[in-house]
Amino acid sequence: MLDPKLIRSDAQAIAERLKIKKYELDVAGFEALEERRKAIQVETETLQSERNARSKGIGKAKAAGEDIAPLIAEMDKMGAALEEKKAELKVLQDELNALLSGMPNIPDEEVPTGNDENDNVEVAVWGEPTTFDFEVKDHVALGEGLGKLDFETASKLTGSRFVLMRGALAKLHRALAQFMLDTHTETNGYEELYLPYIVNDESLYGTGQLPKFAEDLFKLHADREFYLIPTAEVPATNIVRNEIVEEAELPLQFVCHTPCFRSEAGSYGRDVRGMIRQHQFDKVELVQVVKPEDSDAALETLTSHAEGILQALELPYRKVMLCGGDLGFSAVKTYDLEVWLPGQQAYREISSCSNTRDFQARRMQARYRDQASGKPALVHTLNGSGLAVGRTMIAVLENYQQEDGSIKVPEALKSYMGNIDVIR
RNA sequence: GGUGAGGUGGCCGAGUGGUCGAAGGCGCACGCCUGGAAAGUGUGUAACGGGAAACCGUUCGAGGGUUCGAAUCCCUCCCUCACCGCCA
Repeated sequence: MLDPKLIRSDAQAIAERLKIKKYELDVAGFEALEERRKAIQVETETLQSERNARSKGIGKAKAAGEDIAPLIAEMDKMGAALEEKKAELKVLQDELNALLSGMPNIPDEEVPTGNDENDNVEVAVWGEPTTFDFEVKDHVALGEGLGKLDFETASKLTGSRFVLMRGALAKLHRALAQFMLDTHTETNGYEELYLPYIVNDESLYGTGQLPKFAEDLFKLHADREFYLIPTAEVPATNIVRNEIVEEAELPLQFVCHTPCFRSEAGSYGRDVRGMIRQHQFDKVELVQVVKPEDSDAALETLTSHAEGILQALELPYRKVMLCGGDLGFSAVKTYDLEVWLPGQQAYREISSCSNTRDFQARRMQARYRDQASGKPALVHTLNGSGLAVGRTMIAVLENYQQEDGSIKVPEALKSYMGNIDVIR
């Protein structure tokens, strides 16, 4: 959530900045609503103040042994008037809250304008697209050729956009997650977490998936508002929800490997082939909770941690800065890492690293105690994939393929793969 | 799943209808004391919203209700702890 004070002070300027993100703020409407809210709030609070004063007076009178009946009679009308104002105020506040909680974060000054992923700006390229002296296959052909990637059976078990992995590919998938976790904990200083895969609606509100993006989520059929996590960012970031963290404890650096569940509503025609876009996929997620002055630098290091995995696996990739139109709801700035996929002759997203500054923190009321002032202040939160495990496996299959359809095992993974050299 | 006990400030903990945003303690901050420290001692110390400020309002797990007035009474839900049952 944006700082309401900021919007009140200059709604027009905020509206301009949000246009970069394709969000149209009705400035006049907002200001009218806000003006009414303020007026009603003042009236309500005046009534409340009077009621409190009089009630206190009744208490005193009673303690002094006076007759309080006439005083109570005097209060008769007040109650009704107050209730009315309160109800009126609540309607306005709900309306404002709905508006506020649906407003995206303001992009950083550096973020380029643009409509979609085609307008993202390449900031770095690592490695060269892998070349082959034979005709390359995509991961579907490779995986099915090995008899270890089975989409048909998965669709029997569940439906489309699921996959069944077998044998060495199931192991490769596990090895990748293992390798990522070990790297982030042992060399990058993250604390490993095991987290719930089901979260409540408050957590999803905290990180910004709700109320606006409910259709992207799998909701459980339960008495409570429970959802499958669309990313470990949700539980990992919400650890600090409604907490005041001591300044000395920052930064918090969490890493965890979880499945992620996304309904992929609205992407029916996209990436229907293979396991690029699934309803269930594994991801190793990095989350950092930092002091405000550290968050810009933290985005760079967090992104470099994700890049480190690609480099260790010797997978060619490029780093792009998302343009305004492609930027997520909560983010002020996002780097996507796109790995080279020979089967598609294209770079495809494998990691997304974002700084949300205080946007999620405000929704979550996640704060730290500032030593200098002694006052609580909002933390900044960041998250990034380090990396998407399924897509990393696709990249390994396609970049390490051999003419006979077998897959070389990347050097960094050998110890995790029982020291075999090739998957066949 | 059953039974019982609880959820109060950064933490512990008192408070069962009225000068309670809340005793006391810990912690923390600043001072006194000291060569310096510990101990001792004094003062201060919740968050959020509105406001330039004075000040006003809200908040005692969450949401409803009763009342002139609710931390305190009633209802629903959530969570924690203990014991029993069941289970990986």
